[in-house]
Amino acid sequence: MALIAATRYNRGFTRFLHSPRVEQVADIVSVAEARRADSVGREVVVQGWVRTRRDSKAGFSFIEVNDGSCFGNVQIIAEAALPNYESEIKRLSPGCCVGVTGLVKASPGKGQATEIQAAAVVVHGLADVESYPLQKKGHSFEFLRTIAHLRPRTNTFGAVARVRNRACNSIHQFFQERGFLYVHTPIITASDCEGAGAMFQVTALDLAAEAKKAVESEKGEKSEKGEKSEKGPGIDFSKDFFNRPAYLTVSGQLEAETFACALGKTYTFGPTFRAENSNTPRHLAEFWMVEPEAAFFDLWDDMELAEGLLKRIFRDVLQECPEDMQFFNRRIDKTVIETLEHIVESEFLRISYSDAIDILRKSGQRFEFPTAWGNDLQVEHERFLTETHFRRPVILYDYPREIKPFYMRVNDDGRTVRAMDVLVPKVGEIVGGSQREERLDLLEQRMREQDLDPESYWWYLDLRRFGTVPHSGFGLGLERVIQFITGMSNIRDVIPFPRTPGNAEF
RNA sequence: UGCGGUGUAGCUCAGUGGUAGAGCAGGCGGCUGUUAACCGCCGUGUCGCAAGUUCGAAUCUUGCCACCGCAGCCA
Repeated sequence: MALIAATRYNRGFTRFLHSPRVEQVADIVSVAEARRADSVGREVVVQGWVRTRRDSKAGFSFIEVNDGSCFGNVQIIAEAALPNYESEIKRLSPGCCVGVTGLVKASPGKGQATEIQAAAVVVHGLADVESYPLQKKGHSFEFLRTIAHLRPRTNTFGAVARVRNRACNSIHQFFQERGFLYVHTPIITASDCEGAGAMFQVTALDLAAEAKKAVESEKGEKSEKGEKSEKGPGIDFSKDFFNRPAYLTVSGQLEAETFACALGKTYTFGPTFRAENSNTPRHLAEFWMVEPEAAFFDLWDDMELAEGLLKRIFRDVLQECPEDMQFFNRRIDKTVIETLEHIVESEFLRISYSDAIDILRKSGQRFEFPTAWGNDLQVEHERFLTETHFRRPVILYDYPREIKPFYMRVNDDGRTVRAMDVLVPKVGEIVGGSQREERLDLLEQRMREQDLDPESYWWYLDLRRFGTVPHSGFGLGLERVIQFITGMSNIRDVIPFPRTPGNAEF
């Protein structure tokens, strides 16, 4: 293995072959591996990007290299005797890319277990120190958003990326271990009425040409009638790619239900799009959502599933990303580790919407919005419950039917539906779910209540028409989970390339 | 989208009617098994854009743009 690795490396970078000092076989290892004390004595190659360089006039330089494999850097000792010391090594600055061959030694300095005594340093790419935007100092997140292509090279964004990766891994493991089937629901949907907010329209039509046509025909009408026509000619979407208007999905739920009503336990995990003009630290136009949907699950099973999933993610991240979490706890939010540890060990509180209203009314707290039964809870109410009153995640359930979508199951009281929201401190709603209405007549009635045409949901209603089944599901916003874990206050900083109104540069 | 705030050097910010400032980054020198190294010296500008008030505007007024925060929509 070692031999293969070194050979491959040499073939890739011919300059190495000409270096007489690099004849010994070296393993290509990650910075994470090179930093481990048990690597002392190994001849290795590490490859990554320079974070900082410090020179000692005693005749050598310290170079800190990071490759994203872990939070920490590996310290390279580069002696002045290296052939490219003056020409290249002394020009290394943050952002430069290097490959280093050398011996891992125990570090005499504080702050790291090991360091690499360089036998050769190959410079793959310099980064001009005058024009490279990242400096050896803290940058504001606002500034880093303007250089989203470079921000993965910072401590914070590297840590976010690793935590996000770990969380996604946990999500799949959690469901797979419980026998849930991973279903890919469509990104493009032709149903013009999913009902979860404004949608992005998808078209293969040449809109510029359509607009021109529209203007011309309007002119024609004008000259004929001598006045502007009230109604433009519009666009004929029956001539569009799908022979009808199409959109980017706002939820995979309805499609996931079709698989749950055949295969039992399912989940989807993919991007979701909302064209809402939302400008907040917890909204994105493109975000990732996990949506389990399970047959024979009632609302209580659904809550248990959501709680179990969240706890599993938190536990795994604490265990598998300790360096990253310590960083977040030190520099971003001094309570994140304690909060997550506490949550993993405690039960999520479950209270009904009606009881929550009672608590809010009796709290003596002044709210901007009234807390009357039937009103939706405002952010200030949710924050009071999770941050002030209970100080932990709360699952609210049985909401008034008027404020929830048609597909939620109506309770026997007739005035509430089997909805549940998981609320967490700071981030707010992190999960929204429900037991679905499995009774055909009631579902149709609910559609009409909300001015939806049952005809256009014919395939969804077929699930109730043929072998209907009690079932439940929820949606979990991945970015909000990452926000909660890391303490990052803006959702734009927990997704690699945030899409928000007016922002899609990268 | 509504309300509020901010916009000054590469970055972070001070400057509230009278010639544009600091720290960091950068350059030069010194020191050092260093670790956001340290010490000394040096340079840095359409003061977001446009109009207006004024003898004079970074500073006051109006409009626009961008960003941030709060709220709504939600995950």
